Formats: sequence, structure tokens, C-alpha cells
Amino acid sequence: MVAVMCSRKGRPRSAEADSAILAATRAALGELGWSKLTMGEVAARAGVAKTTLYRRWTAKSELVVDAVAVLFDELELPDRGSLAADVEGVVVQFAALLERPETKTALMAVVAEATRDEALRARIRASIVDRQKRLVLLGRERAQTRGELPREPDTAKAARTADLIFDVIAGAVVHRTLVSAEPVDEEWARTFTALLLGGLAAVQS
Amino acid sequence: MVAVMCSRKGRPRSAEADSAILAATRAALGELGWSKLTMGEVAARAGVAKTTLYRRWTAKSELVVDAVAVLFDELELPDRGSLAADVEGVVVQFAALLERPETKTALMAVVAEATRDEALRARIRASIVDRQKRLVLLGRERAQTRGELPREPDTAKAARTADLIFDVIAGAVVHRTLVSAEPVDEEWARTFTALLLGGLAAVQS
DNA sequence: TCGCTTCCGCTACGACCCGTAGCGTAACTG
DNA sequence: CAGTTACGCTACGGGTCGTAGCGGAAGCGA
Repeated sequence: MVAVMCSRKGRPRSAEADSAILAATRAALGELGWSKLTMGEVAARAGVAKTTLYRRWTAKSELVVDAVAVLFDELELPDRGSLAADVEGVVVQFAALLERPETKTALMAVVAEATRDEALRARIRASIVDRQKRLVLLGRERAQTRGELPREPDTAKAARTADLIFDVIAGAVVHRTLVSAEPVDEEWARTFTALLLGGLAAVQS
Repeated sequence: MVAVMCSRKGRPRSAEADSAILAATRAALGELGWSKLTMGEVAARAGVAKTTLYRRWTAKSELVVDAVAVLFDELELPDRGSLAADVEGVVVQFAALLERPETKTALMAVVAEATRDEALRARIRASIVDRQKRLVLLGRERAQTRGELPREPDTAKAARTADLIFDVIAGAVVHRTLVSAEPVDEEWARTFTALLLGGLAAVQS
């Protein structure tokens, strides 16, 4: 989304148009895929003029980032009583999210586009990636209060470990789902979680 | 590449044109990125008519898969004496490969396109992904002869474990490099390897 | 050497999408 | 009410797509 106007004068932008556009983008993305997704198509589905899209988003990739970002906020970390159960839960949730055609297509395409566009990369991090790191931090906090994990006094090291865990979880699930194209079922989640937590214990000792 | 003609009659296809096209594709991909890469541009760079491209590849994505596939064959698993050192070595190598602009752009874009195209997905697996699993199998074999890893009698379980390791390594490195956009340096490789091998020990016991 | 076959380069084409400009109108503010 | 901003619509030049048709070049078999 482009920077909000500061002034309060004149006709305000239609919020319904915004949500209609984002919904239309998700729907079209799921049906057509990235390469066949056009601005004109989105505008037609949203019942909006093409010019209206360009007034708010300068590029297809930015529109898609905003359209998909909200989907990732669905992810939660329900307290299941143990660190292993919590991790398994979020892994399965994340995999289910990636099964949805809009999500799987959008995520990879946008990341690909971002390899040549620093601004887009920053937008992705702000809108999607960094928001999900909260799950890692929350899970660790819970595990520490449960006594499952020791408290790391070195904050820099703790941050690095959190980043590592995030890359491993997100990367493995994405790779399994989108590249290997194999299902993330309960069994895989269990084995993967055992690998992760076992390794974590080895690293932290 | 499209299926090779069976007949030996007539003028054969120019092998030089093939390699020139693939090289031009890599160069243009690195300079322009995926979205601005056009068939006409590739043809012009390769000194070839646009129609010649379409006679051999039906889509941009297929051309790019073939152009990039050979880069992944550069990966090797030099014997460094221990499993940990071997893994660290291949992690750093893989990350260096992903730093190259052609590779980073191509891999994500092609995977994104493949989410709506089963044939392309199969092509990617055959040309790129499955070829690299040899590294995992070779590494395990070496570690077993060294006595660092026990031999798994259950072949099905052994295959599942190899797939898991592959997804974790490739996924984590890709995510770290392309999404988190942080460097894979020696230190990260060391910590990641410790996590992986520690977890592996925990799973296999 | 001569035909046959296949590939190549070139040109041209309709179709589509892009991103923008211009216009008249609608909605909200003071 | 006047002022300001957003909207829908139309139209446009420019670019890419993927294909068709042609004449000529390159190898193969007799």
C-alpha cells in the first residue's frame, strides 16, 4: 500500500475498493498463477477501474505482497503444553497455509522478483517475514518458563539462534512443500521437530 | 530441451546455437531479472532468430530450467575427513551458488511458475533437485564407512531421513540467503551444521 | 554429384498487456 | 457553496507474445 495521504481534504479513498482489490488479487492469483495475473484482470474482478490500481500500487509485486500478507497473520502458536507439540503445531499450520494456491504461488514469485529489487525485499520482510519471527520468540519464551530451555544470557547469541531456527523451520517446510512437492503430514512434522529440538539441545550445551 | 529427433536425416540442429542460447539466457537473467527477461532479448544476445528458440523450448520457464541446471552440477562434496566438515563445505558451496544473480533469480521464479504446472515441476525435479540428493547419499555413505553414523537397516526409513536432511539443508540455506537476505558465512555454516548433526543423532538413537 | 529432408534466419502479423493521460463526475471538507 | 481529491471511463503508443510463411543453408543417402 502506498503512503497514506496526510491531508483530510477531498474525497477519501474507498476502503471497500481496497479490500475488494486485495480479495480479487488473491482469487485471481490462485486461479491464474503469477505470470497470467494482470492488473486489468484484477481490476475487472474487483469492479474497479484499472487506473485506480495504479494510483495505489506501482507494481504487480507490491500489490501481491499486500494481498498475501494478511494470510500469514493467521498463523498462531497455541499452547499445547510442550515445546515439541508447539513446534509441530506451527509446522503443520504453516504447511497448510502453503498448500493454498494463492500463497504458494505468491510467496515464491514475490521472492524471485525481490532478488533484483531492494525496496520490494524490505517490504516483504516488513509485511511478512519479520512478523512471523514472533512465533519463534514466543515459543522460546514459553519453553523457558516451562523450564524446557535454558535462558541465554548473551542476547546477541540468543538473537542469532532465533534467526537460525526461523530459517530452518520456514526453509524446510517451504522446500518440502514447494520444491520436493511432498506432503507435510503429522509424521514428517514429528520427525522434523525431533531433529530440530535435538539439534538445538546439542548447540546450546 | 525438447525431445531429440529420432531421424538422422536432414540438417541437424546446431549444438553451438544451443550453448549460445543457454549462455545468453544466464547472462540476460543475471542482468535483467526474471520479469524483464524476454525471448526476443535472449535470441538477440545469442545471435539467433527468435523462431529458433520457440522450435526448441515452448516456454520461458523451460528454457531457464535448462540454462540454470548445469550450474547446480558444479556442487561437489570434497572429502574433508569428517561429516561435519563435509556438510559445512557443501553448505558454503551451495550458498555461494545462490549468491550468483542468475541462480537466485531463476530458482525462485521457476519454482513459482511450477506451482501451477506439473510438467515443469517434474522437469525441475529431474534436472536440478534429484541430481543434488546424491550429495546427501554420498555424505551419509562416507560417514558410515568412517563409523560416524550407524547403518540404517530399514531402507524406507533411511530414504525418508535422507529426504528430510535434504529439505532441511537446501531449505535453510535458500531461506537464509533469499528471504532473510543474510550472508551464509563460515560461522553460520558451523552453527547450522552442529544443529543438523546434533538433531540427526537425537533422531537416529 | 544430386535430390531429399530438416533446420535456420528473416519478416510480418494479430493479439494481448502495459502504464499513462485526459476528461467528466462523485464524494467529502470547511 | 467552493475547493479538493478520488473515481470510472476511454484512448493511446509501445512493447512482448507466439505463429506463419518464405527463401536459403546444411547435412544425409543414393
